[in-house]
This record gives sequence, structure tokens and C-alpha cells, in this order.
Amino acid sequence: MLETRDNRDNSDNIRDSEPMDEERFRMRLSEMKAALRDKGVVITRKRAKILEALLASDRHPTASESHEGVKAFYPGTSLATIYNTIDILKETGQALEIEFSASANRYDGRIPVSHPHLVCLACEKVEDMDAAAPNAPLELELVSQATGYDIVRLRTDYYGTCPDCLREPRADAANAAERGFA
Amino acid sequence: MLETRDNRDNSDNIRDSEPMDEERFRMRLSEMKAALRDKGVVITRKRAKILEALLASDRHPTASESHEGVKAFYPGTSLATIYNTIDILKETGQALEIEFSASANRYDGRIPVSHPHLVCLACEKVEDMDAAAPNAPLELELVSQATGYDIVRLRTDYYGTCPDCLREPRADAANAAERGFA
DNA sequence: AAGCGCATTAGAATCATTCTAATTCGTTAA
DNA sequence: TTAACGAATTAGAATGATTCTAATGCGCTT
Repeated sequence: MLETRDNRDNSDNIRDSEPMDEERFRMRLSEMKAALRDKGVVITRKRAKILEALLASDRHPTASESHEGVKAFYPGTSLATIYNTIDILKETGQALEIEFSASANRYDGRIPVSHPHLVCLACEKVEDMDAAAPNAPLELELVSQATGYDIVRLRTDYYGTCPDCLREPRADAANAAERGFA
Repeated sequence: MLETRDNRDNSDNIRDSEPMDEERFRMRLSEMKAALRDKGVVITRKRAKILEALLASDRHPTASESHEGVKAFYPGTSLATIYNTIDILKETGQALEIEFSASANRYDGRIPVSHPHLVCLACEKVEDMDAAAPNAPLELELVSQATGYDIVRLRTDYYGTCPDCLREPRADAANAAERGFA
């Protein structure tokens, strides 16, 4: 009994990272496969293993960790295949990406205290959101107590399209195509 | 008058990304310099320009954007100097890093819907937090209305040290040294 | 004016990710 | 069963942000 949860006594349901039971695992697996098939994606043996690798680990595997897992079964598998499959999963909404490397880091020297950001996916700007920031210290305390972690920082980002970009989409190739211009 | 804020009519104080006024800018600048000097850091002319670059932009500049800004004044400046200075600012708590490239991306195939994560800075594991997830859709809606953005995704991460690592620090070189073992 | 130490530099190294062009596999149609 | 087509997969190159390294330069202190 080395389960993490067994070492805490006052938190319930807030953290959920122990291995999935067989039942849930298989249900989620066929759910994913069905979703892919719906989009016309062929479920090859390798792809099936990649899905399993993504589900089996309770650490939110990196691409390369998944690669290791899959290689145990199909030694010749290329990293590119892992990324290909992950891309499909993202596109079909079957996997959540926790981005640590979408692009370059950004720095905020104006307000050196954790606060929410508004990230525009179109023009890539990052704006500050002042609201709700005052709650942050309290929130850290509460989450620390509930989880047993020593929480030191909170990151909250809202991703979407900014008003400027909603009004005038940029005239790059992709957007031109979307709007009907060759 | 091309100020972003002028195009909205129903949000107040929730977004705060227009250029700083001269007053605030200079106060914040000397605040930063004072904090650095307190730590024994020499404020060179280049470093001063780097601070200004970080403050002047309302886009949360990347390292390379700051580099461009500084090069306008000191053409020979190296990117390494920018990173050096940013490191110092992070260490002294004078700049907030919005990380897009701390390490490899991680993928969650178990719960493909946005939910908070607990990130352990010691062992680098990422756990799910189920609590509060149900509020997310409402939150997206509220923030969209308040900001004029079309918000499609929320990211919430709590950074800290997990209970396991609090109990038994890992026996790697750094930790061994800390605990008094050569 | 000499010497010391930190600041700065160019460029190499690293690492995740994406791209490319060639090969292989699976399925369908003869 | 075979031929053929398109999709899947591959190795390796390319990219880009960041870190590292070893050498040089600059600004203080005496």
C-alpha cells in the first residue's frame, strides 16, 4: 500500500491520479478508438499501443515517455509516429495537451506576482487580467491544505481569440483561405 | 486613439494591458533596480535597458523580443546577456515567467477536458485535480463576456512540492549535498 | 596604473518538436 | 492471389528556444 492517497487524511476527491482500474481503462480506450474511427482514422496496432501508453501512465506522459512504452512492444517505432498520433488525438479532442513548449517563454516585469493571463491564439499576444488576482494567495493555501502539496505558485491562462483578431482576422494564407480567397 | 480598451464598452478593470504611464513606469523601474542592488547585483547600462525593455512592452516580451529592443540601443548585445538578466530577475522575484517551454509537453488521454493540474517542481510529476473542473465552462463564458475575447480553453496549474517529495527528498546530487552528504 | 572579479561575448551544445522525402503496409479491385 | 493505391511509418535533417562554455572585456578598488 504505497498509494499516495493513503498518506493523506483530510482530502477527498480533489486529486485523482492513481492508476485507472481495468474497467475504466477499457471503457476509455474504446471510447477513444470509436472517436477516431468516426473521423475515418485507421486504428493500427501501433496507434492502439500509443493510446494505451497515454492512458496507462498516471504521470501524464511526455511524447518521449510514451515512445519508450510503445517501443517495449514495437521496437522499431519512430518518435514521429508518436507525435503524429498525438496530433490526431488533439484534433479529435481525445487528448489534452499540457503545454510547456508551445513557443517561447514570455516575461512580465510589470507585475511580478502571479495573475491570470489572456492568451490570443491568433496573434499570440498575452494580456494581463487583474481581476481575481487578489484571491490567489488564499487559493494557494486552500489547495495546499486539500492536497498535501506545498503550493508556491498558481498559473491561470485563458486561451482564445482577442477582440482585435475577432474583428479583423489577419490576412495570412490560412485566414485568406478560410475567408474564401484563394 | 487606437487603444484596445476603447473598443469595448462593458468591461472595467479586468484587463490591464495598455502601456504604462510614465509615472508608473519610472516607479516600477527604480523598484526593480533597488531590489537588484539589494542583492548586490550591479546595474550596468545594458541591464538597465533590459529592465526597460521588459517594462515598456505591453505584450509580455519574449527573450528575443527584448533582445531586439535592447539592440536598438546597444547593437552588440548578446542574447546570453538577456537570459542572464532575466534569470536574475526571476531569482529576485522581480519578473514573472510565463512558461511555454519549461520542459517537454505532457498529454492527458484519461480526461480530455480542461482541468486543473498539480505540478511537482521536485519530481516533475503532473497530477489531476478533479475539484473545480465543473465550474470551468461557466468561467469561460464569464471571462469571455468580461473581456471581449472568445475564450475556448482555461489552463490552471498549481506549482509546488508533492507530499512524497516533501517527505523524502530525492537522493540526487543536489539533494544529497543539501542534506549534508558529500 | 595594476589587478581583481563580475559582465559580456560568440558560438557550440542540447532538447523538444516539426518537416521531408522515401519506404512499407493494408485494403480494395481485378 | 496479385496489382495498385493511399495512408502509415520511417530515419534523419531542420528548426528554434534555451543553456553552457571558455575566452575577453570592463569597471571598481587600492
